[in-house]
Amino acid sequence: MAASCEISNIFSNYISAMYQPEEVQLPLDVLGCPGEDSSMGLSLSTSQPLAEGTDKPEWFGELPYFWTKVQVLEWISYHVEKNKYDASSIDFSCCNMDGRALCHCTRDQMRLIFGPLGDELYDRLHEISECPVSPQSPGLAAHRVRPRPPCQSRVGAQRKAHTGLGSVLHCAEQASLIPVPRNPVASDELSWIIELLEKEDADSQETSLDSSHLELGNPCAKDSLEDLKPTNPFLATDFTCLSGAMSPGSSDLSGPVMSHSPNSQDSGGSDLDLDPLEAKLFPEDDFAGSKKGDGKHGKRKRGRPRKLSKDSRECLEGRKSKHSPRGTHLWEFIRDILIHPELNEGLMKWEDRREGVFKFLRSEAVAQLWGQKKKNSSMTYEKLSRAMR
DNA sequence: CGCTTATTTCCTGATT
DNA sequence: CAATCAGGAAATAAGC
Repeated sequence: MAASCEISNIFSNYISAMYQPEEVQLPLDVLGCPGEDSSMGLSLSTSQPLAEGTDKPEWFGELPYFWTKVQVLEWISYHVEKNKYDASSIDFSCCNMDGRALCHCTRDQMRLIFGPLGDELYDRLHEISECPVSPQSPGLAAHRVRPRPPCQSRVGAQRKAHTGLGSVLHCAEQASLIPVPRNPVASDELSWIIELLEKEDADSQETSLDSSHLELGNPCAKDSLEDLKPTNPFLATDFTCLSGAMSPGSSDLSGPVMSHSPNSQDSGGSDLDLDPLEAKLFPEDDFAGSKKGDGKHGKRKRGRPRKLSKDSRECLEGRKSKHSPRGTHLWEFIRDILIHPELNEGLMKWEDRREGVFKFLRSEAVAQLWGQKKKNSSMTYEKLSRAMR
């Protein structure tokens, strides 16, 4: 459907626009690494670029020579931002190189590619090369957040209702280099998701909640997994690190990432399988809690007030205790889900990473997760999709 | 405190 | 005709 494509476009544009000022504009081709480095995609950054200071980018502890293309791009992006350099003058078509190639660049070549920033990059590169593992970041390895998501250049969504209905949300976001979420804020989403997933995982093992809802067997999920895992050397650690290092509270990612089912209707189907899932994913805490109005009395819930219904009334009672911290944006939520398919377990998957097309395998579940995250029990895919658009 | 941003919600119209 | 889908517009919390 043409319309659905719009969603993606809007979504992508929105994202790119958001980071336009400081982000580097990369051609899709550069960003979307063909097959191999699935990690290629740059993740959408959250609020702050690289936190200047404490948080070190993931490439930090790695020898430049071994950087992947993604890491190279991140590194470039990092310096672009750090130097407030106008990335528009960089010839990114020449940046599609891995660390090895980068290390072979001469100062002149760097200048050619990066302009005035070339010298800086050249110097930094060689500094790092000489002192591979930064002394200041002993724990870096553990910290690397390795989301090399695909989503960086375009985000698209393809939804397929359980009903078999399918539409594609295609995002034609102009490629824009988006800093990787190595900062705490971004990580929040992940940690949140990870937490939920872990919970779910644990539960499912106990309850033997048939992983059906997780759809691990789902080819799609598999795809994503294979897509990222293998190529991403950090993944294993990353997750651990993420869940450990990231601010826990900030993001509670619930398990299944997104599934796409447009409306609640479509959710009808998902709901069914969702409930149990949710229950597992968001056991006692969030889900249940959010269900009946979380926190925040006094303050109104975000958005246009809903027509009151018995349910809503109940729900509204104790809703929303805290406002969602900055960084918990919808696009980040989606990004994180896509970035870590192995965690979303069948909620969403990339259809065509390069094109920025992704599919909601279980839209309603995703919406529920989003709602949980935002402490809005009434979230539906319909609303989620609207927000995306 | 006003403005902006990012949703959230409702509603309508088009398409399937 | 019903279901699905997309977009407009209003409303609001949160951030600046």
